[in-house]
Amino acid sequence: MPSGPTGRPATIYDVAARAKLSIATVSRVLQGTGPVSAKARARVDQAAQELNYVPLRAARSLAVQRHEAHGLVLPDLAGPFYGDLLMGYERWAGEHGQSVVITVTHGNPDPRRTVMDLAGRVDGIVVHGNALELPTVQGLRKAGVPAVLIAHPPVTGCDSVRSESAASAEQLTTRLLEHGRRNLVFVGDPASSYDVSERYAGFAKAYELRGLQVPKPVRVALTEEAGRTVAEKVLQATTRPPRAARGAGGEENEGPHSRGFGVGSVSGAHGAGVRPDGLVCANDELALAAMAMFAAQGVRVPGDIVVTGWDDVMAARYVSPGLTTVRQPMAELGRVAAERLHERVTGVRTRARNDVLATQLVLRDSCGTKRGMQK
Amino acid sequence: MPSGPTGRPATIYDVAARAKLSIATVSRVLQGTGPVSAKARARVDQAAQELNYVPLRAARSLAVQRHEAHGLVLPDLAGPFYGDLLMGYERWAGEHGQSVVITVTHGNPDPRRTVMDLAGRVDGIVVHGNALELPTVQGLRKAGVPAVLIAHPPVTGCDSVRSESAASAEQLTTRLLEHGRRNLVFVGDPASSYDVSERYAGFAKAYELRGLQVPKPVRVALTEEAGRTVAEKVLQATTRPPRAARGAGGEENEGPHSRGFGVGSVSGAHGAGVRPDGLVCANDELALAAMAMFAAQGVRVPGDIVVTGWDDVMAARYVSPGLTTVRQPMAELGRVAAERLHERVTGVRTRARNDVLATQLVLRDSCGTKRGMQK
DNA sequence: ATCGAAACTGTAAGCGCTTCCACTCAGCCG
DNA sequence: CGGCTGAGTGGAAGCGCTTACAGTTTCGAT
Repeated sequence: MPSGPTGRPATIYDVAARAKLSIATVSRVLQGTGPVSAKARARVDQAAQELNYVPLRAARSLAVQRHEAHGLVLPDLAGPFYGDLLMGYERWAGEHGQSVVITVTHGNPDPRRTVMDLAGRVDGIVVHGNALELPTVQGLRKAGVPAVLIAHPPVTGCDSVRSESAASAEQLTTRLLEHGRRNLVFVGDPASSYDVSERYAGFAKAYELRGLQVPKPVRVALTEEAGRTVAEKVLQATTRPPRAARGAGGEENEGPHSRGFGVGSVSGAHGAGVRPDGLVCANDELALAAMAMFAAQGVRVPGDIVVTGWDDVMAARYVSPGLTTVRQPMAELGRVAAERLHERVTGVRTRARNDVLATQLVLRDSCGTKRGMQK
Repeated sequence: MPSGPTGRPATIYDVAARAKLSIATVSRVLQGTGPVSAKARARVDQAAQELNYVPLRAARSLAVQRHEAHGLVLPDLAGPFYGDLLMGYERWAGEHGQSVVITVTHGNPDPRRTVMDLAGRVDGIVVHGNALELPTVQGLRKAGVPAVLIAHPPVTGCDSVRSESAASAEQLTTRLLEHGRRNLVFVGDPASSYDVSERYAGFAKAYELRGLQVPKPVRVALTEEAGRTVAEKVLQATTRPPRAARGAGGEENEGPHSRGFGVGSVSGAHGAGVRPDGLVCANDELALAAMAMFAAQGVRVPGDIVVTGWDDVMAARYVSPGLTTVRQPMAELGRVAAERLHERVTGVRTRARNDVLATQLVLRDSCGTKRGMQK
């Protein structure tokens, strides 16, 4: 049930006619630009009201040569992180009069096309590192579209925002090593994202600094399924469980998993047969799934093996033992990205900028070092 | 580093000039409309490529009188639900060439303004029931903007999509009653959203059908904090804990909570002093927080008290005991909403439609009825 | 009373794209 | 071989808005 006199949505002409003024004045009233008499203002407001007038943004965009909108390209929306990121982004954008158009690439058959299309309707684009291939990002730049990257190594001409990973991972790993753990295993494929590679780098550095041989990472996807698989392999990596009876919970059929992640050996740096005494997981899903498997098999955490995650999802504080993890400032990441992009769009800054936001180590019981000496 | 010859982004004129063709032909090639010779096609493609041409959507929208975009208005993005919903939505939209512009109302000082602005840049809007006041939604309709509602009672002229709540809640409650629980408490304010009111309605119906007096709901927000507060009140509602020592875990200071949710009595339908033997929580946050509090105080779940939630968040399957809950098809909700809106926008359907999607009861240990007879 | 400035308002030219319509040619039938 | 297709192309008119510029008032000051 549209409004205008013709049955179609009202335009600025309809409003002008009804207010007996020119469209220029109507525009001035509605945008608050230029001088207008109180009387004109009142007439326009009333006419607009009566006609349920909603300005067509496309026409304005065309005229002012700006969309007043940001594009946001994410790989996915599962899990709480992206939600929080989007939340932080949207909030900043809303406060600054920018709309946000979102696109998810996971499962998209032709992300490049989608993103280029997106580029035609926004003033700039924020891309999460896991969402797009580098060439596509460069394509954006060539098309003159400002771009900022989240969780991606700096690219010339683009700003970037990420959260600190390496130092936190090193700190966490060092802590475990100093509490006597020696056969730690890093779970998660460093090649899966920049963040994960940084986490592994920090993990490795902790080993190197103490003159220990750096264990190879267990290259699996960052999923619960992989977490279970890895936990199973860990259980098999040793002659027998240390205490609780293995068969207690039944064989716990593998089901459709175990498609082989190329996990091979998960026995740390010391060869097969030595059971890992800690899992440094690349995210909480892996860690939680592994812990659940351990619990089902009677392996105690942190007694027999310690486990850490990354992200601090809600479940991390409700499981028992609580999961030690690292919290990223996701909302802040979104906020900063929005701000950087806007700076680029408005041109108040032209030099590239690469922000690194601090993360926070969240100690809970799963790492076995919560209490006691810290170093 | 924009492209066009002038330093500004290339336009269709630049492409036409370079291809030595008219803009009409360029448009036909790029949109795949109308007859074009292979030669022309090739020339245009190459010119566009060389110029990094990205069509300006605003101009197209203005010309074709359509945005090819949907607006999505959500109250929030915290928690996994909205992420899944958005995911399902975006996916459908992407597959059908629609962009999605998202807006979050929580914390927005003037949602009405924001939404009307949004209305100017999309073909239709999907609104989550908790996100907007009814008058605002009706304002959309008056402005001629197709609208579909999620988790909201039907409004004339709008489509709606929601997930079934009452029957599941009744089924769940009946189950608890048939396993001998009598002092169940519904936790969560039915006034906070349509969904919650439906859940309480189902809860009440289960009582009514058995001729029992229906307990009043405990009207609290659907937050972890409220869950803790309610659990504390429950613990105080009886003379002493049934088994485990009450003081074992210390008094567990109330901290900054307990601002008084108007909780009053939480002792079920049977007056003060009778300890509730079950908490039917309106969402998982409440349930998880309550369970954590119970665990800290040595009250056993499900032995001393059963607890159920709603939503099946990830934590629900990792806590111990597992949380019995109800799963909503969030992604499907998003998908269906997108489809309904599109039908409205394209006009293939004009009759209002109200979809109700099935939910799924997820039985875990927290309700104490997982095994054993079902009826 | 007269003039100039200030305050307001209207006219009209775009913004970049789609699409109707008219036009030009080949090809081909009669 | 004239005329009739119809494929291919170009010209030009918008789509609804903003905004430079010009025009019209309205005043206060002279």
